[in-house]
Amino acid sequence: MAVKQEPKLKRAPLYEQIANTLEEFIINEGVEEMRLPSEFELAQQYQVSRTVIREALKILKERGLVSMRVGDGLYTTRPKYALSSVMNRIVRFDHIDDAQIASVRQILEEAACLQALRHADERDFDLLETINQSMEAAKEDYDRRAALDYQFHYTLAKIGKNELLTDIIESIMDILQDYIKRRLTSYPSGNQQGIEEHALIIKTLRQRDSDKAVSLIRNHLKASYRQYKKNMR
Amino acid sequence: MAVKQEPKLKRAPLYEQIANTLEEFIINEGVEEMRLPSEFELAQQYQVSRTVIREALKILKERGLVSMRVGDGLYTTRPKYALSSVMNRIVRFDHIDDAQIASVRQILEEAACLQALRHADERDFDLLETINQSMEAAKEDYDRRAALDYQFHYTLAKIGKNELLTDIIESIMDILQDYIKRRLTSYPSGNQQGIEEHALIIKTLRQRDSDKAVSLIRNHLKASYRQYKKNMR
DNA sequence: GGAAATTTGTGCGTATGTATC
DNA sequence: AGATACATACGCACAAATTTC
Repeated sequence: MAVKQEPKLKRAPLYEQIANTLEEFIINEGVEEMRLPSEFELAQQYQVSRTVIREALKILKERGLVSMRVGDGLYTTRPKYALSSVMNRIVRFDHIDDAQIASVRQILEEAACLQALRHADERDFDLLETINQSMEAAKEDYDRRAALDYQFHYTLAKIGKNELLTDIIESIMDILQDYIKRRLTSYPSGNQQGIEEHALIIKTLRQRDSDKAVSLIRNHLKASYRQYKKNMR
Repeated sequence: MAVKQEPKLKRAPLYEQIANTLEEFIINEGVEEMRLPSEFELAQQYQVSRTVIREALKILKERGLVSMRVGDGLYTTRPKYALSSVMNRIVRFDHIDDAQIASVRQILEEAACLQALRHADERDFDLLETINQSMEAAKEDYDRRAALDYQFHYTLAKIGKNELLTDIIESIMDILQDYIKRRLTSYPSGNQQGIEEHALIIKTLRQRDSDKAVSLIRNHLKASYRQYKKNMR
């Protein structure tokens, strides 16, 4: 009977097909904050119900490709920011400890330091200097100081001109910070030492002494990690 | 003029709240392939409609925490596998080229090699040897050879006992492979050289010569990357 | 500043596919 | 092997929030 014999090609659910189609479109556009058609229009366009569109959009939201605002509409976003949350989940699900995270950070930042030296000009060093001086000025404000410290390391990574490496470093800093914040019992006291280490790193970079710079980065990260470790429960 | 002044505490949509609540539950359980209550039951349990539950589940699916099978039910999964797809999206959205990916891979594998030497015993080296010999035996079968090559590098990383590092390396290998496959015009011819390089790496590891091992890894990765590069459009 | 139009959020009903007895 | 129960997939209607004129 029935030689119909469908090839048993179980097609993916509609919401997944739509999600992938929309993903292709968004990635090919490659623009963030671009307005997309409303759910209703997308439903008409792809000849499916709004429910299907909505489930597809939830997927894309989690892929870091769209965001939706009630009463406003749909906008594309850069998937870059999804990286740290994915890593965070892995760390928590598999109970990966902070020592491993710190170790990965050290590996990446040492490498970034080397690459930075291959691309840096004096203006890059000036920028690092400026950030570090702001940090000095913000000694009293813990949150601002932390943000500037983040910016220092992010900027150094960025000088290396490897965007993927920079993104990964950023996400590692994020999850390490999350990990630390979840366990911090008190804020570490004003860290003059860290600022001085930054200054020495900049000076060494200007001298183009890569071995010493890498070594300084390593020790700086180890020291600042120990500093936080002391304030954990 | 309305001193109401609501704290502007826009609560998140239900589907997001539910997604986060379920995520907490799943991560705290920390078990994969665990069966979850059906959509209907979850809807009752949290006193929301099934629509909300479904959208939350689409989010969790994309977070790599659940999978659903029609007619069967919901099961938890490990979020590990979400990493490479996120990176893939970043690479495509920001047009990050293969040279940068290969560079990150090199950084990570060199570091993993060093960490491997700190933890390895003879049985670990034997395992690498076994994999490499299988590769030798599968010279004719391109797909199998590629899979074994992947396994060689994955195993080496795993010996280092840094789970996060291993996961990142794996995801980088994945996206590099995707990138390559998308652009490969023909399969590279049987790569005897790669197998010999593996063998030499193992030998050097057994001698605990870390500097030389790292250097060999570096050259091996550079060579195999060049090999693929030749076959790209 | 307020009402209308637009957009996303939520609830419920039906269709369809899968496992199980 | 067929029937049944149960699971997810899909569609429509209404509510809530925001923008716009």
